[in-house]
Amino acid sequence: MTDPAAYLPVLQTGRWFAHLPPVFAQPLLAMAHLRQLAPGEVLFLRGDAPCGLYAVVRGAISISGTGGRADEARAALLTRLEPPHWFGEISVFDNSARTHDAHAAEASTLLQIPHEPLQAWLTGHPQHWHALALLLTDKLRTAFVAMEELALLPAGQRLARRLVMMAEGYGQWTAEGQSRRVIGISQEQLSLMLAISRQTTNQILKDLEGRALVRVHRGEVEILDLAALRATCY
Amino acid sequence: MTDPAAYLPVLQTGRWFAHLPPVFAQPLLAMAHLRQLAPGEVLFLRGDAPCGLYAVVRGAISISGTGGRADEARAALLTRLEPPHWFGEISVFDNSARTHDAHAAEASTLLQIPHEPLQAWLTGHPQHWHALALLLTDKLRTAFVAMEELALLPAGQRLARRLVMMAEGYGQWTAEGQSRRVIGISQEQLSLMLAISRQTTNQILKDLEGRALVRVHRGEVEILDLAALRATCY
DNA sequence: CCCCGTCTGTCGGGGAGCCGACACAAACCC
DNA sequence: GGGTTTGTGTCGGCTCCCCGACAGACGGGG
Repeated sequence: MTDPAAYLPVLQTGRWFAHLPPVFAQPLLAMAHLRQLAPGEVLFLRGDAPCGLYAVVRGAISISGTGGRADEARAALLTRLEPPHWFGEISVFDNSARTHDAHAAEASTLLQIPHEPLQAWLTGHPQHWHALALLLTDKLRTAFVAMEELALLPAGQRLARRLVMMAEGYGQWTAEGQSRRVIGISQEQLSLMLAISRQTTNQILKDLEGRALVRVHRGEVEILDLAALRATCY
Repeated sequence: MTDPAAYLPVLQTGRWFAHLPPVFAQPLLAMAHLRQLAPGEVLFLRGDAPCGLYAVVRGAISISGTGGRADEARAALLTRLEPPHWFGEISVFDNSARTHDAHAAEASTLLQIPHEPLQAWLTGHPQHWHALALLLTDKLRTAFVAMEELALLPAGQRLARRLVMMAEGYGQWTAEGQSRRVIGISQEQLSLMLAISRQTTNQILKDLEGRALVRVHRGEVEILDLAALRATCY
C-alpha cells in the first residue's frame, strides 16, 4: 500500500477532509507522501523548522511539550491523535517553529504533504487558505475549552470530560453521534494529558468503575455508559 | 474623530497590522466602523453569531468565559486586550458562534469590520485569507503556552510570567524590546486570569514587592525590574 | 517457561492553595 | 462631608491533590 489515495476511505471519515472541495482534496492527495513510523519514533520536535502538513491514517501520534528546558524532565502530554486527524498546520501558515513534539505512540502511518510543494500550490490557489484555516479554528476552539476546564474543574470532572471527548474522536468524525467503546490509553498517559498524578487518575477511574460508568483494563478504558459519564461532568 | 483612518498610527504599533500589505490594510480600514463602548458595556457573548472582526484602539476589552451554565457564577477571565490588539477572527473563518464574552473593561474605542462586507471582500481577494490566518496562529501559539504553564507551573511562576507578558504587550507590539512600566489591572482580575485565588495573588505580589521586583498600587502593578522578574519564572 | 519491564492498585504524609471572614484604605457620588 | 462601593491586606482552618513507596498483575521475549 504505497499509494496515498488508498487511504481515502479513512480520510473521508474526518469532518474536515470530507467537507473539502475536490479541487483542494485531490491536489492534497497528489502531493502526499506516505510515512511509516515505528513505535516511539520521533516525527518532529518543538523548535523544528516547518516540514509540512500531516494526517494520521493508522496508529496514533502523541503530541507533547517538553516542559521548558531540556534538563527539566516534566513533560505535558497534549493529546493523542488517531486517524483521521490532520495536524502540523500552524507552521504551514506562519512558517515558524513547531510548538510541540510529535512521536508515534504505536506503529503508525502518516500522510505527509511536504512544506514547499504545499506553499507553492497554495500560492497558485490562494482561495484554499480559508479551508486550511478551519484546522486552526478547530484547534483553537478545542484549546479554549481545555484551558477553561483546566482552570475551573476539579480532577474528576476533567477526566470524565476527556474520556467523553476521546470516545467521540474530539468531535472530528464525520459520523454524528457515533462513539468508540474502548479507549486505548494507559492511566499514566491519561494522567499526563490532564495534569493529574497517576495515582489520582487511578483513584478516579476506580470510582467511575464502581459507579458502573466505565470498566478499567490494562492499557485501556472501556466506556459502559457514555450518557451517564457525560452527566458527571457537571 | 469619526474616521477610522485617524487611528492608523495606533494600529501601526501592532505587529500584525504593520506587516499587512497595503492592498489588504487599506480595504480593511475602508470597511471599518468606529464603535464606542462605555465601561462594562457588552460587545458580544459566548454563543453569539459572528459580527465581524475588531481592533482595540483605545481603552481595554476583557475576554472572559462564563463557566458552563448560567447559574454557575465562576467565570474565567482569559485576557485583557489593549490597543492595538485585533480579535474576533475565529468566527470570521468558521462562521460559528463566539467562544467567549467580550466586554469593555473601561471606556473604549473599537474598529469593527462587519462580517458580511469582510466576507464579500475576501471572496474577491482570497489570497488575503492567509494574512488573516496569522491572527489565528498567534492566538493558538499563545494558548498552547498558557495551557502548559497552567498545567505545570506553580502559582508564583505563572503570575510572574503573566506580568512579563503583559508588560510586553503579549509580544504583539511592533517595537522590539519595549515594555510597559505600569500594568493597570486589579488583583482580583489578575487572579481570575491565572486561576489563582485573590488572596494567593495578593500574597505572591507582596512577596515580589518584598524582593523589589514590582511595586503594588491600587488597581495597578508597577514593574521595577523586568529582567529579574523574568528570572523568577524558572 | 520464566524473567523482567510495564502497568495497576493502594496507603499515608505533607503541602500548596482555596475559602470564609474581617478590618481597613482609597475612590466615588450625591 | 458622610456614606457607599470597590479594592487591598491578612489570618487560620480545611481539602484536594501531589508524592514517595511498595506490592501485585499482566504480558512479551529469550
